[in-house]
Amino acid sequence: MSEVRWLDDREQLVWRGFLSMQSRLFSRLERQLQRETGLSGADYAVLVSLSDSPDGSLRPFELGAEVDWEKSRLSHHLRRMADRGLVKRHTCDTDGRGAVILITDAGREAIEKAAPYHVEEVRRWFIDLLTPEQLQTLAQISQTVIERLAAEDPGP
Amino acid sequence: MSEVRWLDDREQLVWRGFLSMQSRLFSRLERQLQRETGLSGADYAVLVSLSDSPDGSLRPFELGAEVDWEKSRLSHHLRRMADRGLVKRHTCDTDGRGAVILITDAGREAIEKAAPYHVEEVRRWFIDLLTPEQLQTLAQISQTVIERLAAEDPGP
DNA sequence: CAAACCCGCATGACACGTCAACCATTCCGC
DNA sequence: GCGGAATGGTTGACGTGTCATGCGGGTTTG
Repeated sequence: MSEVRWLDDREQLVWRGFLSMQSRLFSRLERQLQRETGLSGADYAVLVSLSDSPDGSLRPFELGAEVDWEKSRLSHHLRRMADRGLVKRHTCDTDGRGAVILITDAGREAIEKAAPYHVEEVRRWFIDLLTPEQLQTLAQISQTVIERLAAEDPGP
Repeated sequence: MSEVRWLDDREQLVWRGFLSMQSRLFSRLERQLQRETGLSGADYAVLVSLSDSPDGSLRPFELGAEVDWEKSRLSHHLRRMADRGLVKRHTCDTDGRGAVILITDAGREAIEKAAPYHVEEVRRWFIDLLTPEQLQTLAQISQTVIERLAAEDPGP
């Protein structure tokens, strides 16, 4: 076993700062979204995906691919959203195992009310604070990290 | 009410990429840390703060300031960590309301075993993938966002 | 066409985080 | 000093996320 390569001061600063920024930013956005619209970030992501779909419906595994959640998380969350009347489940005609998730009118109304508000918040606390160069760099960073994670993600 | 300033394509790309990177990265780190060391990221943060302290003990409100958690979250989490034998609670001599949290030998052992492993993972999936310029920019971004959040944080 | 395997999804148990309410102590103004 | 506010911390209820497991419908292979 080789020697541990601890983070040097500069790296620590970056990593801790990033951790702190990330946790504060998302807890802020999450809390405000919840308070003002009654939707969680998770609800929001699901409803965006569904309403982007032509007929407002998706198979759970398609939805899962878009939001990148574990299937059990998705299953639990969809049940709760169905209980709240934001989505509806149907059985799938073409696949006896599967289900189809359909956005309801209430779901559409919720996301259409929430979206403008949420975009404002994202601008206010993040996007509008950064220069085009910073945004560009952040996009590169994100892509690099995502590719690395995807590359060496052989699953369990 | 003014017109909504939706995100343009470039901004969408940045924001969605950042969201995706952030969620994938932390879920990866969290899961691996948990599997390999039995500690959650929350455990890790608490134990780092405690073991950084000269006498291995802190008041909960000091700990709360370091990890930036709500007090109820901290209270719940410290109870669970105490149940697992990672920390110990004492009553505070100098303040009848307060408590003192002390890291146990088991807690020290846990964090000392986890730290090298976790640092390797942070390097592997993040730090080592980025150029010094990218790290520099990310630090700037983090600081900008944190300052903005702190500035206009009127509390409840 | 049957056995074996895989896929899509649900479920139960449990850890976690938030909210709202609460209790006890200490601090502060008068 | 005393009444009230502020501080330090806990608790219970509830929504959420993960892990392990299960289950029935599909698909493939002999």
